Amino acid sequence: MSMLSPSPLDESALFQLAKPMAGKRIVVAMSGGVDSSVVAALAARSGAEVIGITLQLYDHGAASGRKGACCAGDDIRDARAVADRLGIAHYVFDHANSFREEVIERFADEYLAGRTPIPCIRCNMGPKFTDLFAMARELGADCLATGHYVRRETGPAGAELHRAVDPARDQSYFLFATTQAQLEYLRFPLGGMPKAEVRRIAEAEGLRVAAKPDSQDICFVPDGDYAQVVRSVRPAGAAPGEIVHVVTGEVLGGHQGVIGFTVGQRRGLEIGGQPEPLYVIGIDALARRVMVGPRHLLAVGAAQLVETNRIGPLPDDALPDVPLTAKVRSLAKPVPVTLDGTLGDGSTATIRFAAPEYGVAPGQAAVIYAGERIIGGGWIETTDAA
RNA sequence: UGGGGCGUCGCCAAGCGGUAAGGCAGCGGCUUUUGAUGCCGCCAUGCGCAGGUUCGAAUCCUGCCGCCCCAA
Repeated sequence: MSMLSPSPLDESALFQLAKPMAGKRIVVAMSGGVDSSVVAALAARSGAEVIGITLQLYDHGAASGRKGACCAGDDIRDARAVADRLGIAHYVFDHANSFREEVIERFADEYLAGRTPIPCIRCNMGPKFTDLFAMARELGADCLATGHYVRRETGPAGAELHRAVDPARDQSYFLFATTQAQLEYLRFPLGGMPKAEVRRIAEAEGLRVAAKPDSQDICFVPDGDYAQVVRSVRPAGAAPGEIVHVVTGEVLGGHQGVIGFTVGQRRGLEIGGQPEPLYVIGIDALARRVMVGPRHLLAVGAAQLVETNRIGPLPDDALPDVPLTAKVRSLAKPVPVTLDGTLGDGSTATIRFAAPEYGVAPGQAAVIYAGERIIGGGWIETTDAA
């Protein structure tokens, strides 16, 4: 503990806990990366009792050599070292089995069904929040803190979720399924600071992970070859099929498994001799057929969402000055939409795009914002051509 | 063994005597807690093969090879 280091940060406010912090107990989800390590450091500095928890989510062997991944091998050691450095308790729980079932196998099954899954959100929904949440509760913690770049604000109707201050770091897309109850208990101390600041704190605290590369890609995919992972879990994914022009019906080529494609994809089709680029327009998993066509056929006017979740109240219809926007892909820009149906409680809903949206893939999440606030979202089930 | 046409980068395709467009595909990079999109860059010392004409040919001539079409 560095009692001399002057702190410009108010940890009480950072963790949104009433003073004094001395009697509080904070559980920090520690992945072994810089971000959650800094959260642990900030928590420790606050004077509260801090317990770090790391979930082992998959086998070491399967991910050996993987840098910047989450919660395997080196990452667990890093988390432990940080906890030791900070003088906080640290527990590691083996959740490889549930992770394999809830995240990895589900990931593979979605691909086999011709969809494009987002394992990170399923992981957040399951192991990360549900499991950790329960553990933190059992430990009598006042809150569960994570290193996500997203802001939790307290609104008139309870906790709200807002985009991170640093738009380049914003991770709200991956948290759309957070339930209201979870959000009340969660804390995201990093949502208000830029990454550089986080690294600076890590350095100041002497954390070994200060210069650790940012994680990226899917944590359980060793070398970026996600298709290999799918095949190893579900060999049927390697069933070959045809690539067909969606308009002419002409067979333009073949493929080695429907799992290698996502709607909107352009590269990797290996179809030459065309006057213009071809994109994946749709995937017929049963027929193992990949339908391709020119870009304009990708235009989508509406998308049907399932398993929707709502966080906080819907914006007041009487105040249309806060138009709804939706992100249909983690790297996509939020675009104006209107919402039909009920958002939340797992119901279905439809979003209509003000302008045609491209590359809307079933299986991806549609996350809905009212300005900076994320009001929820759902999983894209089907789409309507624009 | 008649007549006609064609052979230029993996695919499509310009060029028609002056020293190889472009598109598609592919590769590399940027961006990024889902391999989408997008953007940037690279990608034929050689034009079926062999000769010849010419200062100079993918472009003209000759022969050969290979395709395609027409033909009772």
